[in-house]
Amino acid sequence: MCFQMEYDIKSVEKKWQQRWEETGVFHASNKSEKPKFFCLVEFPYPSGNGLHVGHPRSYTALDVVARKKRLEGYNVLYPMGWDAFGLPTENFAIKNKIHPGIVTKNNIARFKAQLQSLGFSFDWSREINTTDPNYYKWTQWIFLKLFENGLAYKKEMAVNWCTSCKCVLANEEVVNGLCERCNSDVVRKVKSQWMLKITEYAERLINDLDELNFIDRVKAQQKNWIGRSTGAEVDFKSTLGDTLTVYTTRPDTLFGATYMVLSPEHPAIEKWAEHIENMDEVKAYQEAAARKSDFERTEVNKDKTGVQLAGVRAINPVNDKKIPIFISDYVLVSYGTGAIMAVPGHDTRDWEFAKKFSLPIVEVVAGGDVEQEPFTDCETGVMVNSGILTGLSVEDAKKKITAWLEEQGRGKPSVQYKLRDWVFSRQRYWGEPIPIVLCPECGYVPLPESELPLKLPTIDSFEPTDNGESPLAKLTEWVNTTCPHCGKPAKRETDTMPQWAGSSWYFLRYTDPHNDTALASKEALDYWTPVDWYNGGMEHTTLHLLYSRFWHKFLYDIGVVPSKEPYAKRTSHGMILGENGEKMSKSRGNVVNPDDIVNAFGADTMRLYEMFIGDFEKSAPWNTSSIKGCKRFTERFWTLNDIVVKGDAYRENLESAFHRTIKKVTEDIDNLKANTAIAALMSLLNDIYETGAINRAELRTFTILLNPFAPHITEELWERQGFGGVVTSQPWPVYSEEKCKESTVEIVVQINGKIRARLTVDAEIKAEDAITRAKADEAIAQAIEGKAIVKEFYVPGKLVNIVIKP
RNA sequence: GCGGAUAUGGCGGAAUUGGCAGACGCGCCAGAUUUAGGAUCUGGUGGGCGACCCCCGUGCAGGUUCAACUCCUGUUAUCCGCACCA
Repeated sequence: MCFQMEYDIKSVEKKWQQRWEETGVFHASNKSEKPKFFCLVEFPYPSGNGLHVGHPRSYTALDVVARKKRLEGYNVLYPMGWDAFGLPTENFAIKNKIHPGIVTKNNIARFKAQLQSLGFSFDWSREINTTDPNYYKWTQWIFLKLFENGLAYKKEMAVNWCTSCKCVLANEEVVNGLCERCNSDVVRKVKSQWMLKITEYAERLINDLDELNFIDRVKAQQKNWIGRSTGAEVDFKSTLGDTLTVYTTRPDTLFGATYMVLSPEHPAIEKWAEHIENMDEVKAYQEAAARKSDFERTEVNKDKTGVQLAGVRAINPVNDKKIPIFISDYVLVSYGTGAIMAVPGHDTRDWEFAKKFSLPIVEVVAGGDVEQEPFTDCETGVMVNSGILTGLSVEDAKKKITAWLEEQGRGKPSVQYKLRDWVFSRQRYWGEPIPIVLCPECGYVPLPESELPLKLPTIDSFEPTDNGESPLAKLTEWVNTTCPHCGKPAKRETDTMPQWAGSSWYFLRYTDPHNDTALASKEALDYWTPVDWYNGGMEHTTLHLLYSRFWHKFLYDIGVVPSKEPYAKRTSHGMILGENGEKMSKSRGNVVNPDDIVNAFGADTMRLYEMFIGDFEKSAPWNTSSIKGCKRFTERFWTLNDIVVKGDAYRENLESAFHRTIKKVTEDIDNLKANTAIAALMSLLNDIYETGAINRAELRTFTILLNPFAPHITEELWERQGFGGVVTSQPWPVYSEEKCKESTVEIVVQINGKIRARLTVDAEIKAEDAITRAKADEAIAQAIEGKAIVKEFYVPGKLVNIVIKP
């Protein structure tokens, strides 16, 4: 009754939020007798739009976990920070002529206020910010270590160039040939770029997934992205006497190779220039291919094009046949050796190409009709027309021919990955400066560690340039420096790091955020890492999540971190969609602002609804009218104040329900099933109201169980009831398996699997007694009268099934 | 094409090992209270009938089983990731 008069949501929630901060209850200690638990959510990019209701889904879910783990006696680290370098801020700064540093500061203030209004138990004393020089000092330090270990290198290469951001993109940032961020065209541009050798870790990034508790779709997606394939490299001699190596996953089909295809960028073409009779035509094709954007190149994937290199042929090592060599853009320079042997009988692309250019198709695996369509099945086919391989299965043929090639010195087994090295330079202002100096004498020279952080200079105009240079290049004074090695005049690197740099190691900094002599102390890292539970969006699976695993493995290799992998467990939340079931976005006009929800319903209700909305891993449409259910639940909880009676043990009629609810809530939180945990609490509350009262023991338990979801109202009730202390420092309730059982249960009685009666029986009833009771039931007795009973089943506590002949 | 998922009332969603389909909530209906509206409370709510009996019902078609949302085979639709990766 009179809920509003007694419980003023705004002031109560504010009161507890302030008290938590003042008393530092959520500050984690780096030394503790308790077991540690490091609980992590992806730190946000503080955009100008503020949070929308999607952000708190992840934060609330792990806040519930963190709060429950504390009640269970763990020393919990649940930190938050800001991933603040990046383009949107820079673009906003350009447009509004405000320095990005100021924009960032304002955005962070807004985000922080929003997060605090939701009552998350973050340890704000460990707040980090990737744009803080004390932070990016260590981002730069890691880069220097990568450089020192040969994993950062500069290379002239064709890169993805976003025409609107005027900036290079990593492969991971290009979606359907368009810029992931602004959807503008991405074209190829040859530029000198800093690269990180993530490919060196490809094998370990795949293999070590096996030991991790990551949800399967994350593992699958990473494996897919790294794209390991096994096959063989085969050396073909050319008629000019040199060797061309191809990569194939089907060495078994070598006898069916009737031509060869090089990518248009293959270096052999230059080498053979004077021998190629149709060099003009070849050049024209190369130029046309180079002009195509990635998007065009994949879009036209139906129609195969190409040009034969006149005047040179390749020799098939197994049968010495001279076969034509083509160039075609269906062969990629960056995969394998940039050259393939074409087996039109058994590869779809080669078949299309052969049909178009009227090239011979030879069947070497029996099982299909290669004139009609390529036969690509590896399971059932038998080798034909294949010399020493004839009669073997595909699997055996692969082994035999690979061994033969090795013996002959004409090939070897080979493993290839789709993963490419990570393009690490960005021609923009708002990022970490790359701490490298280019000296005409000494080449690329790293800054000494003592000169870190290399601060981002203050600058008036941070607009991107059209010539592909970073805005920093205009700062002559800053650019011109001396070589740390020889002391002569030299120039600084003017590109900055990509947005993904700061987030590739941020979780480590939380363990010791104010350390100024190391990225974190060894003790802190030993104590806290790896992260016990990391939740984040699927969209980061092949970006941040992969990059940070790579950096972590590197840091492990050089002895900085104690664990091979950064995250022991990874889960992922589904998106919150707009009310219309579409993705929430400004342009669709369906964005819900959490501030409005907190204002109208309070943080506790907001949190409950975020968790109750549905299966955590699936996307779910927001529905403001459904929030009422959660609102009513908090009100009904508060109204328990009016019906409290004395009692220091669960009443008999509710004891079992309490034990079952404790079990359910405990297990569901661990399994990210907050929706059913809340449903169980609602159910128990309904049961309590049916009895017309709640005693103090019951109210204590209920309040603690609800606390992780609705921390403010539970603390307030606890205080008003004078239970002593705060809920946050209570022990989590315990249940006993024994007491979860009810003494009597309702079972159903089936005849041939159809329900015909219901009985209430003793929970411990024996099978034969249950069946006897069932048969004694009037309806059942009638149904089985005069029928032959074939079989009888009793499933304890569930049902009796009597099978009769009809 | 490859990889991953999903399909259950009007809606969001439950169903731990094959064992009562639809928990919990929204919405809706009826009643109470209220000057009215709103709010709150009580009861009802998968379909075939208003009630009984009974029948039907978890994308579709088969199968296994005493028993199938759950297992198997096939199939359709939707979503996500990758994609000329040899």
